Amino acid sequence: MNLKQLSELLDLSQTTISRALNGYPEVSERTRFKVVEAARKHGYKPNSNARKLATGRAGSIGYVLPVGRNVDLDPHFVEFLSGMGEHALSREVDLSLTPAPYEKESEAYRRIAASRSVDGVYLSSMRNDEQRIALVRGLGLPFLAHGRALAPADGYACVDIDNEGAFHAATRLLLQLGHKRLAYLNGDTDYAFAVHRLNGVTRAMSEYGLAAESLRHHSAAMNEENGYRLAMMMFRDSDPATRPTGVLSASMFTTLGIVRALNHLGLKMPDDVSVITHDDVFPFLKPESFSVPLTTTRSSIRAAGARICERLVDIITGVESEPVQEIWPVELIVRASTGPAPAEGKRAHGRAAEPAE
Amino acid sequence: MNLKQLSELLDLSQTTISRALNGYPEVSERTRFKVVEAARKHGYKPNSNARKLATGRAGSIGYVLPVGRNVDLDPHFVEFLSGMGEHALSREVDLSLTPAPYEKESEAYRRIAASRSVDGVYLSSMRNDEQRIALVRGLGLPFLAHGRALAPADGYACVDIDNEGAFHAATRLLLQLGHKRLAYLNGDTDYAFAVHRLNGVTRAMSEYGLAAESLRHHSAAMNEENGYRLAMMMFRDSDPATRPTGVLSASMFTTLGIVRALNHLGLKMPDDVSVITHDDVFPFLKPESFSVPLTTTRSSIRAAGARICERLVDIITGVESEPVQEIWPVELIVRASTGPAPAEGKRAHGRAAEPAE
DNA sequence: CTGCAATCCCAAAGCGCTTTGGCATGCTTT
DNA sequence: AAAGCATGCCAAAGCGCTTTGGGATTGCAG
Repeated sequence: MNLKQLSELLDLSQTTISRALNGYPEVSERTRFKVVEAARKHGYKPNSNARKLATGRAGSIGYVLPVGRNVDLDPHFVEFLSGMGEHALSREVDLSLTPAPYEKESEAYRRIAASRSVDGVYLSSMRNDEQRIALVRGLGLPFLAHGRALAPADGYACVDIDNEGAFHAATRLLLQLGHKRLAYLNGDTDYAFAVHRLNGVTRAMSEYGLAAESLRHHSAAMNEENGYRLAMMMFRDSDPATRPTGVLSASMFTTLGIVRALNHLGLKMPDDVSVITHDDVFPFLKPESFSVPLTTTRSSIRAAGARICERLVDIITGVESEPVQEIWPVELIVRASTGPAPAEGKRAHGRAAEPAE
Repeated sequence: MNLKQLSELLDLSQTTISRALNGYPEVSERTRFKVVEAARKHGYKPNSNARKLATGRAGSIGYVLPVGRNVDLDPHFVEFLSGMGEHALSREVDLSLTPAPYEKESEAYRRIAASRSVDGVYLSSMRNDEQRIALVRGLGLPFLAHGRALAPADGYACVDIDNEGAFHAATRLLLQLGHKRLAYLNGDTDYAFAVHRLNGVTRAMSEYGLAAESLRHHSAAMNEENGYRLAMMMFRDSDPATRPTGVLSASMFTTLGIVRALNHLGLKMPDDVSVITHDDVFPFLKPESFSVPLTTTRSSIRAAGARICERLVDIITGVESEPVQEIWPVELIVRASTGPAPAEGKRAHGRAAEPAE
């Protein structure tokens, strides 16, 4: 069933039907009712491609999906997507994913822009030397960034969490508890968020008179393996008097690995080591669900997804004209994985060194 | 830059340009070269909506994304998506996600079909009383199912793993190792995969002369919390002589919880309890990365995503005409979480009962 | 009874592409 | 030399919708 058929059926012009269905005032309520009824009854839905062509609006927002053998979409993405979806529903937009290998990313954006297949895009995983902002702006493609590039650039719209503030607060807590030797298992510092967080950590340290150099900082992909590997490296063979007593972790997956290493070495949270993790709020893995519930900095990535969808639609429709940088505060939630630093003289737990795997 | 402008620029008809760019044979190589060069130089890309309207092909495959406050997209989805994306790239199709609340799902399919916004859809999370197959078939929407409904229905195309075979093999292993008291922490048995798996378990049991009723079977969403809760329920207060010694787990997240419970109760894998888990192959959480590496049934959900994209495109383009049901075998990989059943008389580990949380 | 707004509806012109059905041109056949 | 045939290109007709710029019809004041 298409417009023409419906118009013949109702003996009305296509114009009138279109207007009736799209809520224009030029059509009487009686006619509108008839049209709406008939459309419903016959299951008429405007052909979306024809409509897109005629209006120039795509009714969908786009994302360039990085793919490739070595590219792991991170598990946060699905939660983020849930949030977007929730809001997309209420605004009646679809989400369009354009797969692209990392090295052909910019080509993908160009194609999206030239082919007008979406009304706008969101950018995520902002990198330090972020090229995409200039690119999509140059292409005239409305966009919203999830996260910020390092250099503030001239005002572009974004939603980000206060990564620096979060890790500043987390670090301060450890310092207040008397920890002096800190470690931070960070995410990949090619990404801006990881740099922001590191800044938060070092700022807090310097406020407490600790040299940034004393931080045991490791930057790596956030997964269980790296958490385990790096924690083993730090704690195996280590002198209880010099090893870190406070550990910051960039993600729950990293922490899964840290916890495994600590268990393996017989170290206890929080007696031997205090741990604070960033929690993006996954329904399938919660900080309370650790043998020792984790102290976390928390910010729902799902909520961010919803908000980003909302604002991106506003940007596309022109409701939001000035680019605003929206920074969300992050909660610090204290649970059982943090405690006072172990007294210096006290005997520490921990087994003897083991051979490497 | 649109077709008309480019045609004026080159002083060629729109027809010729369109043909040159789309690889039709009616245009000379010399002309084609000129056109391709000019298009590249001026960044001409056909407007995707116009093209879609003209060809009737959308160039994208669709998925109805379940959303809602209480709906958690499962973390498998992101891996699946990665796989799809990889293949979508090579076939130059986009992925279009249409969010819909669970109860308006069928409406979403209707809209997709009527508006012709995608060329085909894939269905996942097949339920026992699966309505969608009949629905999309009735709508004339090409589709491919990830998983099978319970009733085989008349031939529809699907890709599934041999859930029954996998859990049959896993169960058999436990039985061969002498385990007699088994438990299975299954996923939600509203879904067909969970039923298939359960069938595998009970079939193996009956082959070994064990009554299906003796299986401690629990059906629940696959996450850490449920794994912990159910494992605690089974092992706390339990008599070592009657509690299960072999546990099957439907997902790695469930197992995370089981392991926590076992640690909590001081039970050891595999001395006190053998555990076998299904592994969908997440890059961020691996069965080797458990304090006791897990024996698993393994099947990459990412590979399934790629394959589904491939076949769905084939179905859409008519390359695949007869619906085939493609069932993938599942590997059973033995690691350290399984071992012989504890001798009956032997003192078991395990602390005294603890109060509920 | 005329004139003038409203009110309600319509024909037709796009949107930017693909594709059908020819029409020249030059080259090989009888 | 006329006929036949590829070859290479084009004009124009859609695809199914939205939207512009009116055109009837009606109601009401003058």
